[in-house]
Amino acid sequence: MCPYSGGMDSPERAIGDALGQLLLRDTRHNLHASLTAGIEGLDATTYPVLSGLARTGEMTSTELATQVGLDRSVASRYATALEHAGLVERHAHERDSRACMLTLSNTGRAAIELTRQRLDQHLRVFLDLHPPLDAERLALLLTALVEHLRTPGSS
Amino acid sequence: MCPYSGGMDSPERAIGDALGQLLLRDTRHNLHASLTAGIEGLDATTYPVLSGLARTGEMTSTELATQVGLDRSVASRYATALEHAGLVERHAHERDSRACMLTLSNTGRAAIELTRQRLDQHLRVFLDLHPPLDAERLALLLTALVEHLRTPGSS
DNA sequence: TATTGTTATACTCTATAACTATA
DNA sequence: TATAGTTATAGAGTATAACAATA
Repeated sequence: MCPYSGGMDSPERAIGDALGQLLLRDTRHNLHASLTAGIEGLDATTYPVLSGLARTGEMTSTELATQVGLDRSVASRYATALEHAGLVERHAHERDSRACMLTLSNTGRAAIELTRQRLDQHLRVFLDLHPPLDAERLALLLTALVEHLRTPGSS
Repeated sequence: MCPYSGGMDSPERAIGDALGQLLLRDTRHNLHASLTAGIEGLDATTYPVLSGLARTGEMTSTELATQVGLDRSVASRYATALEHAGLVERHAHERDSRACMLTLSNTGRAAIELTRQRLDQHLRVFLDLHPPLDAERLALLLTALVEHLRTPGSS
């Protein structure tokens, strides 16, 4: 309960407080840094870009920029860095010669798989403390919450 | 299901993907900007600081820095900005004349109360789509998850 | 005329280093 | 000698603007 709330927290108040701490820059950076530790060419900054590409599949840099919430100039520069690191490949676009398709290289897929295993392991330690039903509920609710929060004008 | 996962997502994989999107800088910035819109002297950058002070109660700037995951020089500068905006007050520390206690002013409390009502409203729209039991479960699990993620060496 | 990708540039946010004053 | 707070400076991360090439 918060010092200034003056009463029992409602579920949404408790969720809001938890979200507030979860969204701290520090929380995100530390988590991403630990997930990418020791992976050549990947760090807390470029991780969301590679992860976004892995999540959605092959796409142009402009599409990727939208996916990860960055300007296309930034997505382009990070894609170049990831390409130079051998984690991403550029291919000719089928129908638009201005654009190029971005895909994960085999190395990139291995890198993402490692970050996922690390995150899975991290979350499993947490989930082991809770009944299986709660884990599935949390997954469903958190996924829906993200969808809700990232949809403009959802409240 | 992710393009490269090759099978049904496990709960931890689904949670990890949701977390990835939730932690995007863009998600955080847009949410904080919408919560602080129109509030004099508060924006997406200073919001976590004022919110952290509200969450924990009166504290020194060094303690506040730890609370919100910033360097104490940054916390000090933001505290000064919030003080100048009339949202925060500095008081003499009881036993250490080097330090000073930070508290919310009445205006600061009103500002935080407004951001909380906005966030509550935003979350209520989401929670209305789910049974009450799920809301409480989400609150408990999300709170525990944040605790887990912010504890160094928890995996 | 609009859009893709890219580069140069500027801005925002945060950390590091150095200092003063007090413990 | 160590720590609180502050300030100056440097760095990381991102956006804006402008360009050439293609739609």
